[in-house]
Amino acid sequence: MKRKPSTEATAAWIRLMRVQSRVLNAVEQDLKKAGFPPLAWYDALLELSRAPAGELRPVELEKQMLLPQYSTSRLIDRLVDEGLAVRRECKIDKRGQFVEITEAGRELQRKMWSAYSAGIEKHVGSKLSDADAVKLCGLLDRLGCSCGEAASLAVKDGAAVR
Amino acid sequence: MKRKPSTEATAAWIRLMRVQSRVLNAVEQDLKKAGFPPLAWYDALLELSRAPAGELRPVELEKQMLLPQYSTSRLIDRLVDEGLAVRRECKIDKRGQFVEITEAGRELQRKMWSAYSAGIEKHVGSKLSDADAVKLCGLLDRLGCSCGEAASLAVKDGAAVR
DNA sequence: CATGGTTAAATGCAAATGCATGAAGTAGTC
DNA sequence: GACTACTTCATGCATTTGCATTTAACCATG
Repeated sequence: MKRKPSTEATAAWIRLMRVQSRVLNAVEQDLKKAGFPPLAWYDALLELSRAPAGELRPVELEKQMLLPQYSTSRLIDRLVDEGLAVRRECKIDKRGQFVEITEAGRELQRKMWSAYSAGIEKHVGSKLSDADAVKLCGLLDRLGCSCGEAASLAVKDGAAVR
Repeated sequence: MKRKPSTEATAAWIRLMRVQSRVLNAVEQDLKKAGFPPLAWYDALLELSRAPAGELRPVELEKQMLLPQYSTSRLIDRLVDEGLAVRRECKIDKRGQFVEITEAGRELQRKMWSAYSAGIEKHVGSKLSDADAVKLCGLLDRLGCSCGEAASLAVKDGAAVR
């Protein structure tokens, strides 16, 4: 129950950590240099914009984004502060609320996507053939822990990430 | 120069971000539950323990670990506070210093490795054949940005990560 | 050996994170 | 309906990060 990992597995782990960190950094830096907010904002805006009425319960957002609860709560604060989303009362469950994306939010999401997608292309797309990208996905998916929903993320016109 | 990424590339990016985050979290949690400090400490201790006389210049550590300068500086503070390393004067360059691992540091590194390796096995090794791990490495290495030194990380008896 | 440019490392301050807890509501059970 | 257990969300507080700046030392050049 406590066997050691093979050196191959260890090497894969190392690569996974280092490469992700590097690529993420690169993309985030590009985005920041272009004057945009952090990626997490984009992810949240995308999730909201995709949701049925442009609104979601914080709990749902939290699950989609794999963020801790308090983190989601504060992210929403910031979006609201910037006028990118609004909090709405939730009639059916008075504990809760809905977070609805605003027009400004949708616009920022679109603008960010053009910078973001350029980053993905630059730091991922251009280094991998489509076939290899597919292989990479396949291998990574096998590491997807107990979390059936990961594969459900259709890539429509943007990534939902982190 | 600003072409859009293929959906394959985008999907790979998403997987890379999500899977890494999940796996890292899982391993870090296991480690924390076992009462150990964060992974970054392990990485630093490992680098130090491998270095010629068990000592490195902060700059070098910084490069190995892909951390910002101030972050390394503070990490060293913490290691020193806990008696896991000591700062030594650097005769040849009075600006600088050496950081030397202590016996306590080496011991912690070894102890952490047994928990850490169990985590790698549990969250990576057990989900991938050795052959697939090798394939994964190969694909990830192609994303390794302008940074020739990444591949130089021999996997001796532990991962150096992040 | 003065002097302007560069590198090593630390640090003050603001913002972000993690953790634990609290307040308010829902839901099942008796 | 009263009680207990659980869910949703916010928040105070300590720690950690990120950023910009500072201090000190090196180094090349004239």
